[in-house]
Amino acid sequence: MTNTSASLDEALALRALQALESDPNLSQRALARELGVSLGKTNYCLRALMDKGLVKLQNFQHNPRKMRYAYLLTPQGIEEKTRMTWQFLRRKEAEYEALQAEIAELRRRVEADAGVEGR
Amino acid sequence: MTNTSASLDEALALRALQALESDPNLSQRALARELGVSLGKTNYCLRALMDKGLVKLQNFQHNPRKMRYAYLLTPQGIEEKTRMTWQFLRRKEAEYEALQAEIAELRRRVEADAGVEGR
DNA sequence: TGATTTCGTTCAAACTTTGAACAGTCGCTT
DNA sequence: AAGCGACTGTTCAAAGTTTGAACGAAATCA
Repeated sequence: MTNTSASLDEALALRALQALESDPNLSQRALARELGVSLGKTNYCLRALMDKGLVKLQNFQHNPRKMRYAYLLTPQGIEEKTRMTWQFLRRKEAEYEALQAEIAELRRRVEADAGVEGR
Repeated sequence: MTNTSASLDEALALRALQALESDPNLSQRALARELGVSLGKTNYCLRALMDKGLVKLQNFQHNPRKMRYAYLLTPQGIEEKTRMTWQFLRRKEAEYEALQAEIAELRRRVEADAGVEGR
């Protein structure tokens, strides 16, 4: 609801960057599981991150006993991750205040109902 | 993501009940605007509430200078609204705590990045 | 050497949401 | 009365989104 149509889900992208930074050897399936979305969506998100140059595919040709790919954050990727983290911090703080207000409002309603209905 | 497929959006339903309780004369369009969703979805939600007996259509046949319908909460509707409000209060309090943790985590990340990157 | 597992990719199908279009009704004005 | 404009609820094709089964390639196992 917050996003502009067929574009990348920013919150998802940030979580992907965080997950990949802490473990670049995650497969798309493992990443999908961690993010709680489908394989197809994860693939789409990852592709977008690579297109933007935030993640690079490391393909060590014939490295023994290693997984096929590693999804490494580029320097830009790290920078962007930081920027997004700040942005989310700001947003979350706003949500935090909104939630406080919402909780207060819910309490008010509960009490009002109790008064009217004699609970 | 939290819902079981083609069913009713509970959060939306609660907000609809709240809005209609405070003004039963809202048209579906006005309600849609207030809820921030499309007319079609509002119609669907409203129909579900009526099917469940939480909202009743008051159709005063030829009442002069009045809008065609009023969407009145039934006693069950009011009861259900209270139940849902409690439920949401509980959920929101949990979210509140989760947000606190998330904000702390974001702060931690920001500081960690600053340390690594010399910001 | 198969057989098995895991990989990324694809894309038809399912699901969700939208809002233009339609038919009906009311209050006006002509 | 008849026409008009503004409003009503309903419908549903189209657009948007998400899913995960299916596929071929590659690594690993037996």
